[in-house]
Amino acid sequence: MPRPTRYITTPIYYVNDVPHIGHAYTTIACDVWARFWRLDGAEVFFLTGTDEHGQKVAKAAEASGESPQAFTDRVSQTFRELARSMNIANDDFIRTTEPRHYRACEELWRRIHAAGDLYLGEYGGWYAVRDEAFYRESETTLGEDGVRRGPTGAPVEWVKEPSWFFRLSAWQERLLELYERNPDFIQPTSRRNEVISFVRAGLEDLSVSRTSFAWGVPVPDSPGHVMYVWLDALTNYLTAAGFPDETHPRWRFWPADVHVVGKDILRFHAVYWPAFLMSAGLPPPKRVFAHGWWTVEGQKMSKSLGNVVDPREEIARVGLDPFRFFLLREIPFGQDGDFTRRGLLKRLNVDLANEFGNLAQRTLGFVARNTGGVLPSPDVLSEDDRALLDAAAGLLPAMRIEIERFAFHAALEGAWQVIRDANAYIDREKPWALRKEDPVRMGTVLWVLAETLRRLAILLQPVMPDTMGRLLDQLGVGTEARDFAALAHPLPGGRPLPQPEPLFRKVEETVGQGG
RNA sequence: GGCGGCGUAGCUCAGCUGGUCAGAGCACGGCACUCAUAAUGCCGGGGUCGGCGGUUCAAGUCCGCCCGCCGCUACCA
Repeated sequence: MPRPTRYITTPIYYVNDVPHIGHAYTTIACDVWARFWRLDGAEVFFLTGTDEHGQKVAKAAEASGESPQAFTDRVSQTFRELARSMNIANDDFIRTTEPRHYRACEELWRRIHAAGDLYLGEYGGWYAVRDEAFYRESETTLGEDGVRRGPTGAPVEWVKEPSWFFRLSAWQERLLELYERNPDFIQPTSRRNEVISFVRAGLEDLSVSRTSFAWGVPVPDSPGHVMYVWLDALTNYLTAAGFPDETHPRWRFWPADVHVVGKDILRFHAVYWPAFLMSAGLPPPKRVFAHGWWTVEGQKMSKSLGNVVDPREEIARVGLDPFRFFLLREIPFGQDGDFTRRGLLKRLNVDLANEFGNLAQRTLGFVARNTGGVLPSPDVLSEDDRALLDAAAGLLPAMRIEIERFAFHAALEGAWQVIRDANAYIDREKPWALRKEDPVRMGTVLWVLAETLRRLAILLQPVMPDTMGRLLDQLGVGTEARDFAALAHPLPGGRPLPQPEPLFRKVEETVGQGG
C-alpha cells in the first residue's frame, strides 16, 4: 500500500513584520499536524517561508540603507531562526525572491493570460501624497471646502496607473460551485459562511500588477509591470511543489491538503487563490483553515500598546514544549483566545507538571526504587487494568479525527482524560501497599502504568517532541519504536530502565509580573 | 444598513436532527492518601439555560418579536 501524501502550508510571513505570537501559533499548529501524520505513516510535505516583495519592503530596505535583497536576506533569516527555535520540522522554506518562485509566477501568469482572464486596464485610487498611501473611498471624507481628505487629514487626489486585471468577476459561479461541492473547503464553518456571502454579493475584477514600484516579479512581456501581492504571494504554495515542472518529485503533493491561515487573509486564500488556479487549469487546494487571533491579557495586541508577545521570551520563561502545549490546549483552533501569563503558568504547573509529569515520576520513580530499576512484566490483567489500557488505546483513533479537523484542544483533552484516569488508577491500586502484600500484582500495576505512559508519550510527540522523547527514553523505548505503528506492540517487561528525571519544571507565578 | 453568529453554574464553555440535557473543566468547600515535582484521588455545590410570546403530549433544543454582544461587508501583508 503506497503511503498517503499530505501537503500542509503556513502563510508566508511578510518580512516587514516583527515575529510575534501569531506567527508562532500558526507555525506550531501546522508543525503538530505534520508531525502527527508523519508518525501515522503518511508522507508529509510541510511548507513555510517568507513573503518578500512590495513597496513596503522596498521602502523599509531603503530606510535601513540596504538593498532590498540584502534586507530581505536578513529578515527572512529571522523567521527561519524563529522556526528553528520552535522546533519546527518543515520540509522546505520558501522565499518569494527565489528564482524558482519567479519561474512559477511567470508560468502561472502565462496560463491565466492564455485562458483569457487577464486584461490591461487602469487602477485608480485616492492617493495622499503626504502619507504616500492609497485610501478607499469610504476612508476619505469630502470637506466643506471641497477638498477630499484621507483618515489622517491629508488631502487626497484621484491617481490612476495602468494595471493588469484578473477577471475575478467571471469566477463567481464557479467559486460558489466549488464551495457547494466541497463543504469542508473553508473551515471553520462560520468562516465558510462569511466567504460565501462575500462571493454571493458579487465579485469585482482584481488589479494584479503595479507600475509604481519595481520590487516584485516582472510581468511577462509587459515592461514596467510587476505582479501585485496575491498573485505573487499565493503562488509560493505551487512553487514549492515544483511548479511548473510536473515531473518534479514534489509535484505529487499538489493540490495541497490544507492551507492554514489567519482569519485576516482567509478571503485571499478561499476566493482569489482557487480562482487563479482554476483559471490556469490547476486543481485548487483541498482545504483552507482559518484560525483565530490572540489577545494579550484581555487586550488587543498592538505595537502602540507595547504588549506584543515575543514567542522567544515566553519560550525562555517556560520552555518550548509547555509553550507549544499551551497554545494548542488553551483554545479551539478556529476561535480567538486570550494569552495570559497566568494561564500559561497554570497549564505548565498543573496540566503538565502536576498531572502528567508527576504521573510519570511517581510511576518510574517507584520502579527505580522498588524493583531494582527493572520494569516488571505483567501477570493476569484485571478489569481495572484493561479499562485503563483500553482508554489509552482508544486515543489514536480519536486523535486522528481531532487532529485532522485541527481540534487540537479536543485531542489534548482526550489525552488528559487518560492521564487523569491513570492518576486515579494508581491511587486505587496502591502499588506502595502491594509491595509487601502482593509483589506480582504490584508488578502488573506498574507495567500497566508504564504501558499507558508509553502510549501517551508516543501520541503526544507531535505537540511536545523533546519532552516526549525524554519520556520514551525513560521508558526504554528505542527511537525505532516511536511511531504510531509501534502502538500495536506492548512494552516488553523485564527491561532495566534508566534513572527517571522530572519531565517539566514548574515556574512559580511572581506577583505583579508584567509583560 | 445588509448577511451570519452568539447570549447555559462565579469564570471558560459542551449540549447534532425537540422527550435522563440541565452538563464538563477551572475556581470554591469537605474528606482521603502520603508512591510522587506538598503532587494525587473521592465527594459536594442547585444555574428562571438573555427577555416576552407562540408551536407541541413534550423546548436551552423549533417559530416570532425584543434586549445585549460579536464577525463579514475587497486590492495592508
